[in-house]
Amino acid sequence: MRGAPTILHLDMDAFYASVEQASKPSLRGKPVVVGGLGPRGVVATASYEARVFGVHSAMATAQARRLCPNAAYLTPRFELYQRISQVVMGLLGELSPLVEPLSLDEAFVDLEAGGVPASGAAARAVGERLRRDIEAATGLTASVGLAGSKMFAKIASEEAKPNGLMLIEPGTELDVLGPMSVRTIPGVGPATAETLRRAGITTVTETAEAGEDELVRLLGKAHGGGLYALATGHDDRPVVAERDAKSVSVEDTFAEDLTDRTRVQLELARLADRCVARLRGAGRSGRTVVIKVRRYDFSTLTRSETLRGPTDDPAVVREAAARLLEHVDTTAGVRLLGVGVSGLADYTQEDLFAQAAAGAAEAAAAAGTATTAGAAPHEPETPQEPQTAPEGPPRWLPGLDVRHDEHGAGWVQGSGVGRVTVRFEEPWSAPGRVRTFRVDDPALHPAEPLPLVRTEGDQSPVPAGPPDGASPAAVPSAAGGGSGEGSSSP
DNA sequence: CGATCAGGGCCGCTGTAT
DNA sequence: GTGGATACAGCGGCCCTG
Repeated sequence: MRGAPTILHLDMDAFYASVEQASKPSLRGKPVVVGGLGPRGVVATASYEARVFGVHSAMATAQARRLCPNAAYLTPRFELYQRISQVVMGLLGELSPLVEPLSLDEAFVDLEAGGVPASGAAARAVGERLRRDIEAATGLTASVGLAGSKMFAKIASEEAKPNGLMLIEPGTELDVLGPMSVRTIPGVGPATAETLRRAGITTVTETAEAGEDELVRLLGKAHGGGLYALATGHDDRPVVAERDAKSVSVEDTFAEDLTDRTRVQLELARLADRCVARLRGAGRSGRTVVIKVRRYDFSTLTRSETLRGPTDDPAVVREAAARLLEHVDTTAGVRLLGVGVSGLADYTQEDLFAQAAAGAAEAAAAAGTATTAGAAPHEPETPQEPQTAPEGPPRWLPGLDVRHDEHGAGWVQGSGVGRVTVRFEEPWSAPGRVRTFRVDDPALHPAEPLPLVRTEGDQSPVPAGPPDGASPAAVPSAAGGGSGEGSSSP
């Protein structure tokens, strides 16, 4: 706990939904829901206009549609969010070398390490300037919390939302926190809150009054002890930059449960390949292979196997995954499969362990115990990218960017029965017009997202297209359409 | 000297959280 | 009508070692 509020927590407001509204002028001021659109999708982010209807993240998209049928439902454009996140994180990096990203839209910054004077006034000035800089660079609003510890900085940004800044002066923390729900404390989720509630504890003050021994008894040593420290305002966790990943995993929920065992095996192998591709992309290798199976009734299990040494060989991971699956009953249907690798080594030490494995295989051949790494020598260096996305016809998912040879840049508003509806507008244009095409219209192409903020002489990198002169509203000034309100509903 | 036992470390798995 | 990715604590089991 510091004597000055020099820990900053940044949180972008309704990040994905705000990006979509910034990209799509016709959606500004309207309810927007970003998330999985399939029958089993969940909401990633709802705009504030949608939250009024009770829509919130982690809710099933189907339920959101019932609560708010008039919202725009959009598939996430992660690459764009990532790009914008990099810009924001870059601005944070100018404040201090100590930046700890928590997700694409959230981070801690240690201002003390950045040489900001240890005063509330200085910290507040930095926070306000940061918010202005972020808005200038991305067109998006963010909220900032400032305090003498991580927990209070995070609570402050939460309270400041949306588009605000809150500073908690050291010494006054418990005045703010005491009456609040124990759920306010980061790390206290539904399960912990329920345990505490059964013991008659609901507020932070009650948590502190319960005492450390009681909390440890209820929640276990680490969790109970940690919670007691936080509830009494003690938090000395440092801001830590750049933590190395300790595992890599991929998983897929299927639109319909898989029942065919062969299909389950095939999907598992695909996931293994995708997982290894990412592992290799990061220049890492790992020792423990994990599979995850969620069955029709949502019961979930994981099975893992630790190899004798790290691997990044797709064949090895595939085979380990297949072996693990053998012990799992899938006859009643599988809704999700996942493959992960943990126990990561810093570097790919394939050669070292290929040797070890070869030696072991030799020994095992005699003993007949064909274990794990014995599989390695089978496939000498698989050619990478066995089957990436089998290039089919473009999928016109709502929210995705398109270009039309004649009408220019736009985005998919919806599709069905052989038609796709496109709204032609750009981040800096007025709300645009809607047109409908056949899904196989040769003039219609998938496109890259446009940047939200137009920089000087920016010919945004449109992938394969000639610079199109037909862009309807090439307004040179950034002027966000102030009069673009009453765009007609779909 | 062999049997036994405690403790440490690794492994496998689940639950919780963000 | 419950996504995807990751981290971590806790616990039980197993095996080695002293």
